[in-house]
Amino acid sequence: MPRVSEAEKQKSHDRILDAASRLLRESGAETASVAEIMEAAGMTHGGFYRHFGSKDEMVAAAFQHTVDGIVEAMEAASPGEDRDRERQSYIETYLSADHVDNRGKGCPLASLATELSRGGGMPRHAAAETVNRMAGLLDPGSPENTSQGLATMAQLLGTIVLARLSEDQETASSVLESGRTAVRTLKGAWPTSAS
Amino acid sequence: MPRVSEAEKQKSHDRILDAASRLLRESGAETASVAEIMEAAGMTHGGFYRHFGSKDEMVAAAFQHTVDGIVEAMEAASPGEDRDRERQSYIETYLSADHVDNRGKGCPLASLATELSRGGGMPRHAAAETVNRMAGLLDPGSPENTSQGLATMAQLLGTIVLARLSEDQETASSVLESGRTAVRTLKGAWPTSAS
DNA sequence: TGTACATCAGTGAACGCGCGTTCACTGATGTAC
DNA sequence: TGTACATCAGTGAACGCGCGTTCACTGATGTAC
Repeated sequence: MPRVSEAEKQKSHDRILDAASRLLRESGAETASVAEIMEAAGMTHGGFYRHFGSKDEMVAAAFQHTVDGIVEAMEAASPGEDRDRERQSYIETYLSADHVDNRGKGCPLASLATELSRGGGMPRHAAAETVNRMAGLLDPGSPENTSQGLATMAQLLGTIVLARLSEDQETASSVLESGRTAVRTLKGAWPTSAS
Repeated sequence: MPRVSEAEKQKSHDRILDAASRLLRESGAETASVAEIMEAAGMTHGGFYRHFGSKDEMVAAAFQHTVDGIVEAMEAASPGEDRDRERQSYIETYLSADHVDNRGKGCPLASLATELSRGGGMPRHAAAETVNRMAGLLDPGSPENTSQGLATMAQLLGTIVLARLSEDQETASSVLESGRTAVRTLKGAWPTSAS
């Protein structure tokens, strides 16, 4: 059957990234296998190395791909009221039962931060950069001091991680509700214009 | 050389749990291998199944062992001022650079929650129970409503996860500092005596 | 525009490796008398 | 208190398995003339 055109190769590449994006978040970077991801992308595992030099390289690329997709809307909104609205909407979606139930479509840091922080190289670096990027977007103040953004991100991530550990939906709801209260509280705790 | 006395077996058992407690937190439950843990406990891998029915069973037991050790001091303190002091001390230690650097001695939820929540069975159940237990200890109010305890735990856990992702110590310090401010803020946000 | 040929995306078998688990074996421990 | 014997904690080789990665191969694509 092969070879395939350049345009087809690009489509394959995107399908691999999309499949990886979902499966990495669902199963974790170590548990999700190259063969599993390639199958989900509609191919066999052998072709993988025409697209990536190693599994690690793909993990980093897929993580970045995921973050770019999520952050797009918020970065497109101009700072000010538009950005505030996007931020609020992001937080509401983040602290939802849907997010708890659907790891594969959710926050890549909530799924992968612990695992990636143990490793090194490209995946870890991509994750570390994402923290700074998200902190800036979540902080209403100047980009020089993102303390409130960092605190908000920690609260969001921690809340989802704990909610996903709940064994019944009622407990998960309590965890989410406590997260909502906390984020609201944090909002008022920092001065709007930093020194 | 074997067989060994009952007292020696108990010592072996404790050494396995201690080694597992550290290695699971350092490397993750999947990455830490049975052979590696047994070697750290001063034995070979073959004897493992005289102590545990499966790796999963040991993960759950080691997790519980770790939690019991951590929670001991706080549960020993009688509710009231003693408990408040213990809680404050726990939070300060939690949000320290030492905790960021030493996964092997740190919070087992910060190291393992994401991974254990993906699985099922005993390890997941042990982790889920720990959330309730810790929320009760971290909440200054009645045990019926641990909303503030849950929010505090999410803040603590999220802060450590993000700090461990930092690639330099300066960023890690900023993350920890934002976490301290956030936890202080949360403390004042809930009414002291619940309805 | 047509032809000859090099390229290379994707296939599927094969590789070495480490994993969790099993098992025959050893010999000190614990027990029955 | 001694003796004979069953038990079983720990050893180390072996198991089947899935992993990431490699490789010979195929044949449509892209290029040179």
